[in-house]
Amino acid sequence: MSISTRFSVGIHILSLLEINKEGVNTSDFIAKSVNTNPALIRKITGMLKNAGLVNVRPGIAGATLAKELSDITLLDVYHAVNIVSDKELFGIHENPNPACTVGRNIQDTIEPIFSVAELALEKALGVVTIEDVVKGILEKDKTE
Amino acid sequence: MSISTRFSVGIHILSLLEINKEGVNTSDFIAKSVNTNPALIRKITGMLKNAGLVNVRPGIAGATLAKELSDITLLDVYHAVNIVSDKELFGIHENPNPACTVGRNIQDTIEPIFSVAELALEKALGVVTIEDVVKGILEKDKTE
DNA sequence: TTAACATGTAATTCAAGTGGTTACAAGCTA
DNA sequence: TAGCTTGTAACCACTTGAATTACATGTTAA
Repeated sequence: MSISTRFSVGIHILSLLEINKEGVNTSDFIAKSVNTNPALIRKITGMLKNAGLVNVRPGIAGATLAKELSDITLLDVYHAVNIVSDKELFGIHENPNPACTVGRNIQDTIEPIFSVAELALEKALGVVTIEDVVKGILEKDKTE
Repeated sequence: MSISTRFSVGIHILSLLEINKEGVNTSDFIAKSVNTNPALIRKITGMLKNAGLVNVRPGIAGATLAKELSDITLLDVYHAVNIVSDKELFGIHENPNPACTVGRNIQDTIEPIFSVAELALEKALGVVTIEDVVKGILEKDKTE
């Protein structure tokens, strides 16, 4: 299966907070832009808050960015909204047969390989910031 | 969620075919090493067959490698057992609001970014072969 | 020509994750 | 206090994964 759309929605939210920073970004307003419902937005916004990426408080309308645009990488967002912890991108079959040479050593052999691949993915996400995304959005909007 | 364990099981199967190449690798035998059931092994073996990685025929006991060990990369296995096609590692939220600057451009903006990340992952898998894995398994087995 | 065994595959079950939705408690402000 | 907000919990429908069962099909050897 794919990586949850929470990731792309999280990026959407952060970009919107910047582009609409003059306005009040309630969960209802954000939900209309994303085209989903406010409860889901509040859930994801809560995750972004836990990661220190946004400011949002009960009763007070609107979320705001908690860090500089250029200080938020997609990797930050990825970690913020991904419930699964690190080193779990690849599912490894459990309990192979220890009586078999392959079964006995397969896990220890492929885990570091999977780690390298996962780190390559994360590195690629780590070099892109929300600022880059916002620039991309504004750039595309101009040329259309 | 994670990438299916079919991937690690596929690697397991191919490694076993090499290490036990003197024996007859029936789905039942392989299932015992992986610690699952023969039907699942046959399903995955079928995928590996469709990708041209193994030889296996109805009625004839045992699967064999269809290519040189060093000619099979983990990326080949990844593609063989992954039902989802390329460019689908990251789920992108559908139908954002076209009346919003962000909604109108977010998809086109992040898709190429996701592609770069996905390609980084695939590149990391592409440089490791089953031969490397087999060597790793035998190496680890020696030192324990 | 069967009997025994292998693969191929469909169908079923169970569990887990995802996203959508409703509902409501708790907090804030005019 | 009224009316808004956020924070959550509780469902639901849907999809996928993996395990399992069952059986049709193919092969081989007695």
